[in-house]
Amino acid sequence: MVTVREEMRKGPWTEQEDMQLVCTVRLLGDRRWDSIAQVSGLNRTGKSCRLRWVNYLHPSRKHGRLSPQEERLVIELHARWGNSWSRIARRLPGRTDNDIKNYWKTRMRTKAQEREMSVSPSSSSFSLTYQSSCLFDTAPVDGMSCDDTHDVNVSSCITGSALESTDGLFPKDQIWRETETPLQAPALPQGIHQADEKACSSVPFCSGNNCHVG
DNA sequence: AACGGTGTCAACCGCGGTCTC
DNA sequence: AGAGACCGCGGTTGACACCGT
Repeated sequence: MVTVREEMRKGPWTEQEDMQLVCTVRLLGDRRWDSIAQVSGLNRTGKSCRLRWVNYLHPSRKHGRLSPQEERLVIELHARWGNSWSRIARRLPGRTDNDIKNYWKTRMRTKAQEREMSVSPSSSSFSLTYQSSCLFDTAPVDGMSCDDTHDVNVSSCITGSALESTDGLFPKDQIWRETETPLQAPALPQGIHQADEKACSSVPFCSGNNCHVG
């Protein structure tokens, strides 16, 4: 007798799901996503859980638009590496490849539109983005010193030598570790972590805020 | 106030690489 | 060494909010 495999849930995550996931990640760490998906009781794939965690729930995740410093860094790094979004994202603590992709897509669309309109280079936004892009094509990013950094977390404080460094020097996980606050005190949106006490009680073998592995 | 266009962000998909047994 | 499981990446899509007309 063939049992029909239950359909995995897709689409937007609910706050309850978020809390369950946060609790389970606390419990098991952010590896073995298939296990996390199973243990959490969420009817989601491990892949979906991982994506939700990385792109939204991670304590170090920065929400909101890229700062001007971050934008400049993205432009510079894209000139060097092209569409290696994750690679670029590693240089921007708290940002994900998804952020970079989204930003770049928007930027390219804007540029394309402006070009279509045959706007002269003196046009403000075109001038800003296009010129900076060209500039960074040749100029090192060293000019982005810490001096002009308002956002202390922004990677503009990364030195030119760091940028020149070999890829893999800052694996994504390391970036997270460097910037993340402890899981116990994350800065998650909508008070997810504040409420996770409740959520933990809904996760198998979690009791209140005390999660224990076997 | 209604509508259409645009921007932003979250999420999924497919694929290739890596890990584990 | 090989196979299957798992992970991570890049591309794409869709929903929603915002803004201008």
